[in-house]
Amino acid sequence: MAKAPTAAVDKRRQILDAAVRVFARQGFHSTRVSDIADEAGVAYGLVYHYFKSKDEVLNELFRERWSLLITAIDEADREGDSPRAKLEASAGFIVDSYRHDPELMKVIIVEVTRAANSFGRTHLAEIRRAYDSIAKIVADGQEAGVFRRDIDPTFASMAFYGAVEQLLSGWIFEVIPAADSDFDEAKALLVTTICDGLEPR
Amino acid sequence: MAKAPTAAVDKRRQILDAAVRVFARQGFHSTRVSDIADEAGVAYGLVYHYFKSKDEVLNELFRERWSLLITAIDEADREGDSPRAKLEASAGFIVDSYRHDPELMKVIIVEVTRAANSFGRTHLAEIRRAYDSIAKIVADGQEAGVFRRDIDPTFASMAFYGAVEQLLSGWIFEVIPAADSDFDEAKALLVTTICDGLEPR
DNA sequence: AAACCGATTGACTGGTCAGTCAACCAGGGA
DNA sequence: TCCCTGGTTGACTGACCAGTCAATCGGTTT
Repeated sequence: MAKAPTAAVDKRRQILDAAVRVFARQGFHSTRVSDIADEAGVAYGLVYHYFKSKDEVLNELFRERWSLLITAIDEADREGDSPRAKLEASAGFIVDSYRHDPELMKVIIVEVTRAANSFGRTHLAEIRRAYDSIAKIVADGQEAGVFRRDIDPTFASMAFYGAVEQLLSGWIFEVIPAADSDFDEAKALLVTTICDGLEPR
Repeated sequence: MAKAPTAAVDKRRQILDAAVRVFARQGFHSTRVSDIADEAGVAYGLVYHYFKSKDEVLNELFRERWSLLITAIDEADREGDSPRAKLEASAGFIVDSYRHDPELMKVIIVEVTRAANSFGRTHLAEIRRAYDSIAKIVADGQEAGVFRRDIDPTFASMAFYGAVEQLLSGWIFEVIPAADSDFDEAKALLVTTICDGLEPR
């Protein structure tokens, strides 16, 4: 009784971690459940002991990570000094998530966030939560007179989030370099671009 | 001989147009080749008379549209007055493409541009062409002293394109309103945001 | 009218997998 | 010692579907 639950949790985790690797490598659609089991070093059937279906494995991965993201943005909102700092903290969290675990972020973005026909629709409400939190930061900034008022906050949040995600996509696709310095630079440039704009002041 | 080729072309077109509708409705992965044939009102086998595979149907749709996009951006670059106007024309073309044929743009974005594990990889080179053209507009703007020089053009182009695509995604997902006025507003706000920034001048 | 040929049809096949299930194993309690 | 329970195994099945192909159709040429 003292070790059984631990072992169970370990196997479940083992399966989730293996799934990240395989999904990242082959994509969700072309990974077989047997690929996950093999990668995790467990029997095929065990995947179904812990998860209702192959979909449910991805759902779980998404939920785990996305809830952290939502929390981080809300925290940035609560604790940031300026709207600009709040945006920087939010973008920073996402960039750092990628830096820390690129495979997981790749899976989440490619298979969920950007998959409008499948998992994207399933998790639409949770994804919107993130947009909404960013929109709130912008709206508060406008109220405080720090941001111009002629740009709709929802629109601004989409543009900002879109820019962030496109950067990650660039790293994922390997069309832009992804060294440590690039990540730090990206965080700064993202906020500079959105807050200050391309034209000189 | 006078009508046969025309009829052939018509059937081919009929199949492509039907595919757009079905892909947009159900997504590429959950549409059966028989769905396309049914929607087009032709026999199953005829799809394979005109296309090597189901993939090839989507490839063709993408190529047709994306080449127009590349052309439009390059033309905007050649004929635009200011870098800002060039960016506005580029974003405008994409937004108008969506306004004119939302189903086709949905398919292209969801199934190709954002599908890093499947068609996105296949068409990576063509997709990059678009990024590169935008990056060139930014770089020229910097050279002319109209854009600040401390933001990497490649980075700026990713942010800009990401913002555009995220907007389209918002319309596709129906998380933001998509009336005619919204499209026009979006074009203007996109450029304002990227060029002027969120902070007041 | 007969041969020809490309367009068109749709039944069929081969291969692929997600999910099921009956059996097995380990270790804790009676 | 012998159940009992819950984790663990992997062979198996039923459904699904992309792509094939032999047959048919309709118009053109000789």
